[in-house]
Amino acid sequence: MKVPPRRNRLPRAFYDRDPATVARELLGKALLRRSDGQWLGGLIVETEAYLSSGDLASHSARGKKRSNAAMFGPPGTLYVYPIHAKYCMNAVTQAEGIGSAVLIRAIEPVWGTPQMQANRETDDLRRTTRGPAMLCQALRVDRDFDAVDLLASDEITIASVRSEPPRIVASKRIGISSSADLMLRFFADGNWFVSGRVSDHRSRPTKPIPEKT
DNA sequence: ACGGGGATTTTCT
DNA sequence: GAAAATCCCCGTG
Repeated sequence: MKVPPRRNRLPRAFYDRDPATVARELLGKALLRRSDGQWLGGLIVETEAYLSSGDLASHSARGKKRSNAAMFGPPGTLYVYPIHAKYCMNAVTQAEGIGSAVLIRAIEPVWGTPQMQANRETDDLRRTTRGPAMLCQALRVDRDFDAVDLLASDEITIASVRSEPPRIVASKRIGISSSADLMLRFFADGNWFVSGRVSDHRSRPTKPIPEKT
């Protein structure tokens, strides 16, 4: 699969909608990172929405702080936060001043896979981008990427690509204790690179056949 | 200044 | 399954 051209970048309006809708529609899109002159990335297979109100699990729930300020930025902003000495990345949704975002939890590796594995120091393809902190490590995304504009950056963006539309399953979000029953996690059913419990899937995750290049 | 907890991952049993 | 690793952030004193 070819790296999508710059014109395929998702427009601002894509992100300027409610986070649950954006989370669903991000599935199957290409997350791209330009690192040391090489494209890294793959297709988004798992996301979670975090709402601006009525969602105690959202980092925005207790107001705007220095650490979460990017989450209140314009739609299409990247919000990167640290957790347990690693990082997770979100795409900010809705208008500037509204604290909502979509956590990108997993991608199916497509571009620069050997380099992503090297970044993760693993030979196990399934443990390269399966989980939000693994993903950031594979793509070398850290706090420097907080508040970066996904529409303007030359180092990271999200683009549309010709691919099979995934069958989408919704579930409860992973690893939170407040507002835990909201069905705001979305993933490509049966995809090998989705994190969490296999029993959430409707069809058994199957190992993909590596694409010829 | 101090300390508890976190949208996680790894490694052990 | 469970616990440790590990660091940043924020509320409290």
